[in-house]
Amino acid sequence: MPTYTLTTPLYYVNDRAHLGSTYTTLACDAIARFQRLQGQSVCFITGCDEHGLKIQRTAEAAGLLPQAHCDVVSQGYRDLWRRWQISNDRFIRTTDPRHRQLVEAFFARVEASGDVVEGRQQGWYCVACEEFKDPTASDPEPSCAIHLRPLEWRDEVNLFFRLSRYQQAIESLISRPGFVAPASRRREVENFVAGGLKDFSISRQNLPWGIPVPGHPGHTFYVWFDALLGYLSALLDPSDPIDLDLLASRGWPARVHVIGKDILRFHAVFWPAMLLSAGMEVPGSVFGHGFLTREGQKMGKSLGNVLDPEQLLDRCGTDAVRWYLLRDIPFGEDGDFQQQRFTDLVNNDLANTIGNLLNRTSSMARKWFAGCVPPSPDGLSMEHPLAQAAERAREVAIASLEVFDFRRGAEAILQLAIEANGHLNDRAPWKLVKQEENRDAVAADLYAVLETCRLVAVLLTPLLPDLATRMLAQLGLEPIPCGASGAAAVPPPWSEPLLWGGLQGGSPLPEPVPVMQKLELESPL
RNA sequence: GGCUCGGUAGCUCAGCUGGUUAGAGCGUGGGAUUCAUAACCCCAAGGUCGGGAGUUCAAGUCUCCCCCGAGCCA
Repeated sequence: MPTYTLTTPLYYVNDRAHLGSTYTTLACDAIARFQRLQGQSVCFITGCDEHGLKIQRTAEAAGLLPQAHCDVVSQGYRDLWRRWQISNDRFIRTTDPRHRQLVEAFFARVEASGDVVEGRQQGWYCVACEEFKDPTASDPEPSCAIHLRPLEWRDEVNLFFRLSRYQQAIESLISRPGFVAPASRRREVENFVAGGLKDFSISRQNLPWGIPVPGHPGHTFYVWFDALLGYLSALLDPSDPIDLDLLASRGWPARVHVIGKDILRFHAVFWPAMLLSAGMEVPGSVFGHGFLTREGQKMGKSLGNVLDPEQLLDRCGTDAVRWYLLRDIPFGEDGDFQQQRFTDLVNNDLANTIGNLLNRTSSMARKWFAGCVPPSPDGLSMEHPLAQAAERAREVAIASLEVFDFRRGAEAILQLAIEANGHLNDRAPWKLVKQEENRDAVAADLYAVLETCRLVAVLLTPLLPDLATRMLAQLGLEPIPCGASGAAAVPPPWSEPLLWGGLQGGSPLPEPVPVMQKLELESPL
């Protein structure tokens, strides 16, 4: 069975993680967990991109050696992802010595294909972008439009990758349905490619903090060339030799690179061409998601309105943020983080609709059935309206998660909980229970709702692993494993736990404790 | 300045190839209920679809121009 490989971008260690990288990573985590539950062997890759002049200068400014700086920042990412319960299987750093060997091997192939040529490049250079710019000639002091910083004049001979040779190949690649996703992003790439692909430089001179280009003294690899290759380095087992041919059996090609829409071009155009040049397979698709604003405004240091993921986690917890981002923002579109809406949705959906459903049902069952799950009715019926509702929710949730439509998936699961609440109100077991002859009916009702709660928890597992675990514990059940699988073990698929009737009648129910606290944010985030 | 994408109820969004009184959730107001985390359930009020012009028997849904937001490029 082919491995389902997916990646986040390798985050640049110039700064700490921000909400955007957290968003990407959370989404990937949901995909990875979902695919594991579907029985796939998954390799979920994230990591850090650590080379380049900008890093070197940032480190110098902090009085650190570049490597020391990278160690600190990349460890910060690792720690943060662990706290967010990110289930990445690999964490690659581009300063890993093995990565350097892989870059060398890859470059050798590209060079052997005749795709590396020398070219002179002179012009104004933005260190922050690590790119040559084309400022208006009249400007006496050219500056970068993005970073608003002065440009530096460079005149150097660099190595170029002959991207122009891949015009045809890239055109046919991006015309492949689904390669650029969502579809609304495709035209942008098409136009860029249609404009004619130009060779791009893959090396810099006088850049100590980078990987030296073999056979070309004085040259180091351009950060993007080196960073993209991290996706390959990450796939090799630590005990593997550095052998590009091995990658096909280690999970290459990736099924999807999940990225922010700003770096679509690198992933959908440059990267596939590099791979083709090296005689390797191209990724299955490149998904460019949208950007987050905050209360309608762009987040940025200048506005002082950045949301720090660390703080968000401390104050609100992983479930709340995961739910809000995945449930409310259509993945692929831009989204706006609004505190009021965030708390409204979390409190309503998670605490009131889902949490309270479990709480009220468990408490009735315990009260009237000796602290246990009521006996399941004899002919455990798939005709039961909640069994049917669960079936629908399962189908929609799975179909949605398969195509990264977290929003639709989350809504389907929520809908199931709403139907269970409605069922309780219709049946009113608290009235029925007053007549002894209704005992079986009450048992059947409560069993069905508890079973629905179980299924809500199971379906929630890829999105909110933590809440799902607490819910299952409340039902006296073990969590459904879907974390990083390590070397070999693929967890059992969730098809079994998703069957109606999994809850054992007569099994003890722990004392109910609210599984989801309401958010009560005194002050703005 | 060029290229993409978006601008639908207070808020987040659905509205396929143009066709009955434009939908959902949240928020708001009212009702019902007591098993439960003042929770759950039911009902209601709210939009003429960014602005303008046009095509059409008919436009939120097509064309053009303008305005606003996000990203890329310059």
